[in-house]
Amino acid sequence: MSPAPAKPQPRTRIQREKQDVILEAALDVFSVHGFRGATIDQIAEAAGMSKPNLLYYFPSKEAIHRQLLTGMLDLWLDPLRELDAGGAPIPELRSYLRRKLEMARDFPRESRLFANEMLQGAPHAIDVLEGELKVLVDEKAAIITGWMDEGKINRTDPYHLIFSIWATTQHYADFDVQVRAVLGKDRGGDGRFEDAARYLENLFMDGLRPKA
Amino acid sequence: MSPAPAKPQPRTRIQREKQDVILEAALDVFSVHGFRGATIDQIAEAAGMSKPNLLYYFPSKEAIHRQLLTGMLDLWLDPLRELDAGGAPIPELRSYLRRKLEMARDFPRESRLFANEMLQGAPHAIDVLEGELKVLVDEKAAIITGWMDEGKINRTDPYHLIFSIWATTQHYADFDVQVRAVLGKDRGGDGRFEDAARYLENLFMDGLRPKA
DNA sequence: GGGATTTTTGACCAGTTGGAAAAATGTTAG
DNA sequence: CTAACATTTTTCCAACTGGTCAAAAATCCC
Repeated sequence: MSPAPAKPQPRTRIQREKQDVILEAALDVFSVHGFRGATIDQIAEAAGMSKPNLLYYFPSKEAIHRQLLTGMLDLWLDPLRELDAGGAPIPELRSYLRRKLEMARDFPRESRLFANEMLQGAPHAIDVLEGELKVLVDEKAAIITGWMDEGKINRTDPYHLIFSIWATTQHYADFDVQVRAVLGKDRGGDGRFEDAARYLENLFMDGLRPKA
Repeated sequence: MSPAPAKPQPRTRIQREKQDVILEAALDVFSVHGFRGATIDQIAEAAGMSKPNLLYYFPSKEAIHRQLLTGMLDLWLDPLRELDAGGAPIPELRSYLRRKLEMARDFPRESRLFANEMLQGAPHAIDVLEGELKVLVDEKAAIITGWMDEGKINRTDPYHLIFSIWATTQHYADFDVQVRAVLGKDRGGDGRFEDAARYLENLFMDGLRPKA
């Protein structure tokens, strides 16, 4: 009599595996072309299966995209969640910056998926932005403001501080082509992330103006 | 006998006008949905004309996109071109930052069009990136390095400095939804660009760490 | 092995897409 | 007015789109 749950979790091992393959392929395609620009055929081919076969595992293109987006928003906010009010301000912020840059390095497709969603006005994620995300940022901004009150870091706008950390780090994933093109063959290699880390740390710590 | 030029410039007044209307509409659509995600029908409707009528003024969807992209890359690089080796370093950089932020405020669609192109791996702009853009950045990076040699600004990586200015300013155009959502109704209004300007100036000048 | 179940395939469909052709409608100069 | 020209609309098309369905094939379980 148990009314087998509508369609929550995959039951067989093979289902879980195939769904992973599909999500992986979909991430490749969505992150480059965005939702509208991606086609099920493209995803199916990238996943090595036929379109109807893919649609056996996911009910629709939107369902794939939704799962990809929500599953990834969590991962995306982890570094910010770890920002600890109890830690020392400068090391905490330095560490946040570093972790965020590592995410751009290790999960560039996720970053681009998110960027695509933002460019389109966040039609599928606006609720999370105005809900969970805003709450989290409000909370962390308060922590940062506390640090400023204690004189541990220079007084400035904590929201825009967070924005600038997002912007500078994600830039290395979202605008990777441009970064590589400008740095050229010699400097555009794997070392660019270490250079970026060093530079960004300098910037956020001391800025450009020499101390008087 | 003059072999009327293939199809370079619009000749009649009305052609130029309609082409402008089309480009304007296309910018709306392409900047949100990217090249693949945009349709001629969408653009035609936004331009207030039928699809075949639109195709009377442009030979193809790609032609519209190409013209939009190249026409805009020029505008986009203007602020960097103005960076003057003869000026005082700190005011020059401050001014570059400000101009770049104004562009994000006044031309958000252009910024998103560019961002979309980058996310897709710059299929239509890679030549410009590796050519003109790289040359320009190399030149300006050399100027900045010179300023560092003179001790006028802190020594750091000039390329990543330019990247971080691009990233932080364009963020306010490309991720506008997110910025508004996080700032909320009260702070997400028109004032956000002035707040951003103030914050970014602080950041780039002095960073976060209090002077010893 | 054999029946039940899960997975895969091939054929198909209605709607959309980029674009072509051609006819119909202005517009304008003489 | 009218012929030349510019513009717009109507009609059409082949390819692609997201998605369905029934049948075939593979797998699983006893």
